[in-house]
Amino acid sequence: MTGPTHGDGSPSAPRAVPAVDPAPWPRGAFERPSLELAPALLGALLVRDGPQGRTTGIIVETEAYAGPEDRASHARAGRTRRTAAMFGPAGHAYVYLVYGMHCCVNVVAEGPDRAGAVLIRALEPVIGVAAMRARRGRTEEPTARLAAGPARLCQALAVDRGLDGHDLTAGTLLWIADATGDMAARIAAGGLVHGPRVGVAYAGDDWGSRLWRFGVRGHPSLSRPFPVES
DNA sequence: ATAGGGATTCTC
DNA sequence: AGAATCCCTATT
Repeated sequence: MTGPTHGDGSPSAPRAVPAVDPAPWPRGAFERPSLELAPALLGALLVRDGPQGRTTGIIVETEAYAGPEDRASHARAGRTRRTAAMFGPAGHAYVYLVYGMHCCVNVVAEGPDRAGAVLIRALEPVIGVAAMRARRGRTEEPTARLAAGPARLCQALAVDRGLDGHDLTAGTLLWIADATGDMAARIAAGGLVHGPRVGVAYAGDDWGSRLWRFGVRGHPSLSRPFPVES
């Protein structure tokens, strides 16, 4: 919290560079089909301002979910208490509890009455690595694996259901921003891979086999490998 | 009211 | 390979 020493403001004194918050993506960036938004989120920064300070990571893996017609989506049952955020405006968070113990976070896409969403499945930790490791409670865990999974990243960034429905365009608590040049370039250089969504076999052959999972090729923070490409 | 199961992760 | 663990949804 102590900034650079700058006693008198003389030209030779270290210049205090104001820390600029990463600008949140505007509403319009989310108002498109989840199948487009999912790959577009790769390389973007997920920013979390929590009680233990700021933690951020670069998104390296996502999955697209469509509306009620998508048998793999929670929206398949229509609008319920749990899924209300998905049926709301784009650019909000949909956070849910899975297996009675883990949270996962989605970015709501499309628009009202079009319940598209993108599940954030993995991040490359950038800021607040020590806080992430402390929240994870695994001191031996490699940095690249701290947020390598949809529930792991929620734990690392302290995202829970208190953020369900949060407006990601507000630039508070939780938002999406562009990564800085070298980070974005490194992600872009990796190239993009896609494969079947994880853990949705119950949706049947049609919806369960769609290649709606996207990732940065070969990235060490992927939740798990993608099937080999033919 | 109750049963069935899950967009996961960790340990054995 | 199996447990942990609770809330959601559908059914009785």
